[in-house]
Amino acid sequence: MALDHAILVSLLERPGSGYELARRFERSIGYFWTATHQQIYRVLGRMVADGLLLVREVEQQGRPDKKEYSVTGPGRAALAAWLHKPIEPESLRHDLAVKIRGAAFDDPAALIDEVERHRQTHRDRLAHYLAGELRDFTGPEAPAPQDAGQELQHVVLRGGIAYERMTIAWLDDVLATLHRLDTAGPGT
Amino acid sequence: MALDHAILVSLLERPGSGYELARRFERSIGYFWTATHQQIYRVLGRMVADGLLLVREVEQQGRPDKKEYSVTGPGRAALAAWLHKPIEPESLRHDLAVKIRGAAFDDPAALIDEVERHRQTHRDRLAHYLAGELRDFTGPEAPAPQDAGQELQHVVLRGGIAYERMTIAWLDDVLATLHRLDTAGPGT
DNA sequence: TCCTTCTATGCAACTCGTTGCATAGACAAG
DNA sequence: CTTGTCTATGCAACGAGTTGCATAGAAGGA
Repeated sequence: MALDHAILVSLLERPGSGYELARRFERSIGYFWTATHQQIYRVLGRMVADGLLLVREVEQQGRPDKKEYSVTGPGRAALAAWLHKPIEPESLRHDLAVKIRGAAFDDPAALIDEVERHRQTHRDRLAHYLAGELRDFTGPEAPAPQDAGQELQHVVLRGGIAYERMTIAWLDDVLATLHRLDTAGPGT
Repeated sequence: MALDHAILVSLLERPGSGYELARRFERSIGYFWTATHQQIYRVLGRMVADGLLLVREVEQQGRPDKKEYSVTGPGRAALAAWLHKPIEPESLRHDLAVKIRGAAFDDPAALIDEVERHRQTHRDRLAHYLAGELRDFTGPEAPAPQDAGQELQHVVLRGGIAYERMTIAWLDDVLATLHRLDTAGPGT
């Protein structure tokens, strides 16, 4: 049900269409939650049926019409209820860690390229986050009088930055370990 | 399909029953992959049907009989094939981050207890990982001549430790932000 | 004119994962 | 001898999420 709440938060921050939501889930919200457009459209339909959202047809020039969604009173109440209900701390799901342990039963050196590719992806994400932070929060162009919403968006972004930095450092550790095992000889 | 591979790795490290696997998924493997026993039993059944695993009935004293699973040649080959195929870097799924952004539309101070509870969970996990590291890798009782499998298990554990440390530091940041918003006044 | 790209929405089928329930052997405590 | 706990396995139903496919308006380029 967490996608519902992510959609409520995103639409409270700014109403928008399913397509726009899907793009936000590739950007800011996507730092900590992902969803495909199919998933989003289906959930939007259900939430409208449940009275949590309102739809409005919007005609556009130069592009197809869209449906703009916004949060209703009951939608806001549903979000508030969820906010006050404790949730379980997350558990990790990390494919790459499974691969690393699995490498013991194959050639560890064969994983080096894969790990380097992942590290590059995380470097790219970090650069993207840092650019966003400069643009929206810490740069000279950033809006000065930060309200609560901005402060909270910023602290979540700092979490994303910390996560990417930690991951890059760990992947460096992994690479060093794989190189060490490689030069030490596969027969060890 | 990643649960399949996590099971293959775990069974290569040591054959065992569905019940034992379920407990490993609460411990070492569970650092980076979770699964319920129902999920595990279902996948085990499918993997046996596909010829990736072998079952063996084992009689036990003092407890019910069990089925011990081990990896076949095709199972090992399936794991090797997966290891050589690139995978997409993970995307985060973090409920708590959604809550933090959502707090802008509710009372941010009401989240403080929840965040502190999460921080405590992560502190506990960190302590658990550190104890495991001391026991299995860095302590005086740890086996000295580390083979590749041990090195790889250790680097994955170091990843878990780094993740928990990063998360605790971030939650401290979140708490400081929530306190700041609280004393600055909710009307800002 | 056709092809591609971007915006925009959606169905159908499938797999993955969770929740609730059920069974059963062995042992220990009351 | 009943109750509770731990070991051990499993079904049924549901919800969450992915993949593939399909449609369509608008713009720009070959």
